Amino acid sequence: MDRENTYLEQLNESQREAVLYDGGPSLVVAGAGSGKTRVLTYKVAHLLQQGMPPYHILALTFTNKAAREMKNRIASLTGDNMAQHLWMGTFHSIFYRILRYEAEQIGYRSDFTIYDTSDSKSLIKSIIKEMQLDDKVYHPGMVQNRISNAKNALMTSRSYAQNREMIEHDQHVGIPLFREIYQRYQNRCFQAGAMDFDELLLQTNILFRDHPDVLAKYRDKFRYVLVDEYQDTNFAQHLIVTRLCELSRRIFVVGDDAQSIYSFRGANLDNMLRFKDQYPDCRIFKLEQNYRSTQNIVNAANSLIVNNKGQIPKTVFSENEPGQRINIYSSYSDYEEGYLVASRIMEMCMGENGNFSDFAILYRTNAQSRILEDALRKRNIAYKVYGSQSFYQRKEIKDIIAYCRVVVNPHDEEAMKRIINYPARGIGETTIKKILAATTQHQASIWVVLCDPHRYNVLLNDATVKKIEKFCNMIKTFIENNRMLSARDMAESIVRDSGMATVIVQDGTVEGLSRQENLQEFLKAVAEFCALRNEEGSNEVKLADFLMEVSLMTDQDNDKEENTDKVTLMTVHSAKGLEFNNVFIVGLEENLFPSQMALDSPMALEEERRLLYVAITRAMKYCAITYARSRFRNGKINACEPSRFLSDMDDRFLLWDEERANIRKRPDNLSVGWGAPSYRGLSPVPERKNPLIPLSDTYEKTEHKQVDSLDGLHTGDTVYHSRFGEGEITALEDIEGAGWAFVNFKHLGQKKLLLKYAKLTIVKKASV
DNA sequence: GAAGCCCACATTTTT
DNA sequence: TGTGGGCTTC
Repeated sequence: MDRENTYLEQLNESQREAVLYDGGPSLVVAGAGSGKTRVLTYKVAHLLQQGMPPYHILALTFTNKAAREMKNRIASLTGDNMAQHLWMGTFHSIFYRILRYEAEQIGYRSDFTIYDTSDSKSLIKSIIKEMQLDDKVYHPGMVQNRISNAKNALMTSRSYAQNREMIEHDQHVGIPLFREIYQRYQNRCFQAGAMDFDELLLQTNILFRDHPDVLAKYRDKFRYVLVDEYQDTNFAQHLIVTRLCELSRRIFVVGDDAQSIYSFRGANLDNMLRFKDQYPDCRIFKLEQNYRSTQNIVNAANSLIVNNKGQIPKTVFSENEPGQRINIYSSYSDYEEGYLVASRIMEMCMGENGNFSDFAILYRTNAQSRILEDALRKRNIAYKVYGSQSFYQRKEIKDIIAYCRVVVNPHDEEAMKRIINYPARGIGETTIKKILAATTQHQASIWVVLCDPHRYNVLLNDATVKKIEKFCNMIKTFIENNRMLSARDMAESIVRDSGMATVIVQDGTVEGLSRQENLQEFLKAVAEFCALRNEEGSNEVKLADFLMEVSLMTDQDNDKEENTDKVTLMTVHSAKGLEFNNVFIVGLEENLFPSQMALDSPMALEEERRLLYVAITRAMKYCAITYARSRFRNGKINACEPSRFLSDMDDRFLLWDEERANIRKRPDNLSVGWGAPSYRGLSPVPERKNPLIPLSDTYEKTEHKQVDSLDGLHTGDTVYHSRFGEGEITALEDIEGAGWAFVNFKHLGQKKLLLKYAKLTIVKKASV
């Protein structure tokens, strides 16, 4: 009891109300930084404290990481090991677990494996090819999206084919055969004993729809259902939750409509907006006090988001210190933007603000990271980029996982294709093609055909048949051994006996070495997984168990170097749910943020706006927003206009200029342009009111003349180029009457420039 | 069957 | 710019 009182004291009034309320469906509308996770955590802890057994509680999150963290927090609140037995995890991992158990009911085998996005894509590509369709018309990415949307809307390939509206639509937009592709895709997945991510949810719905007894069982099992990030659930997820709670009506969902940023993946904000129509007797709790950010940051974010329509009315406020206004910085190019951000971070770190790890740079697209990385590196600022290439996306990791998948489920076509000739064993493309053709023709899985090619009339020469036989025997041995061995031993055996180890060790290149390390890392992860499970009481941890875990993992889930002092670089999407003392949001330009793709749709535009809202509200103490006037994109320089979102925000919370003095004093910041825009959304291009040190101007005013020929230039002179910055001339040359300069740029190294176009200015003459 | 070359291409991505 | 896919070549 004491313990309970202590933790209830840690909540504010509305938080506590939400935690204590037990009268039916609850919706917690939680503004950014208002303690959403806290409420969820305490709610679960409270339920446990009230005597509800943990295995009756289902808590659904959006990431494995969120689930893990919440579990840990609950464990430390309740102080016992009850948290371990909670059903807490992502929709996908929870229902994967349930579907494996109930596989028979829906006609699958319990060893079915998961196709990740690239597996699906690759399958779709091969289907399009098989059907001899034009992949310009049937663009694989588009097809994949469309299948995903259909599944999210619970439309199976069969119901799709029977849906007149869909058929007519497809005919109208010139993809009449889409339904055939979907059908084949579905068959092939089924034959392979594989489900893609969306299929997991679809099949769960089918399971609950067609098997009332099973549904009843899980309704009884899950007496309390909690959902985090409800604004980002799709229809399939929504329906699963609805079904489970229909009788108990003990549903507790938490979300923030202003932070819905995944509609492009089928998330449907309506699930949340219509909660009160769905449950007329529900209670709605609003968490409006933001504990994370300064007043200025909260106010600025609010002034942005009011421009959106269709929200749940709420007033997010902060009682923290007022804080600084949001700095808006403009720069002349993306390059300078990076320089500016790096300089600011350096400057702030030199001051009292301390650690690099207190800083995050957020951008709209991953492609923006490179230039920022360069700038940070030049300043010797340690950084970490999230979300670029995840551990599990690396080739060698995908290879070893593919082996694991084949051992658990040899029918898994995509995994099989991946490894059948890796390491090379002379089973080439032609052979695989023939096998696959037989596969489709006889409606048999790839493994069935491989084991007996002759029976399926695959025409192969004797040598190939031998090779396939040998391969199959290897896999059969693995499968046999897998019955006895633990996941750990099995994984090691696969690496060793498949020949992967040999191939990778032989490769003496740098990449080879890193591959070796990654494989080691993987084996270590398997070992750790086994050890952990053993500690939790499982005596024999099998490969399938590990695979189940790993198939639904992303790189977000394994932060390693957590406590190192590094600046965080990530997309705004992946920053959701995180917080940093100091946040830089870069690239606030039309066509970038908001994205070009969003411009013709008001809905999409609102989502972009929410995205910026998310970005701003990550900041606790300090926030800066930058935009560039020109940006290098798709191989050329584009002129940019500042984002409309800048003019959405109330100027009272922004600081459009100033604070430049300290940076501008630095001698080496010549490549940084400090525009002081008078922009307030009216004029499309901000004018510089006070050109403090705009580059070109500086040089003109300080009597540095532009040079466009060899006259007056000497080796050793220091010159300035508007995009490349400062550099020293290493050589001059006259080629067929045109003057060329070889310049060693400070940041970019050697470049060869045609003087006529390069518009160099002399910064300093060589002192001879 | 692997390496090399050229061309087209280019959001966001908790699962 | 940089990457990935498809094609050609050895």
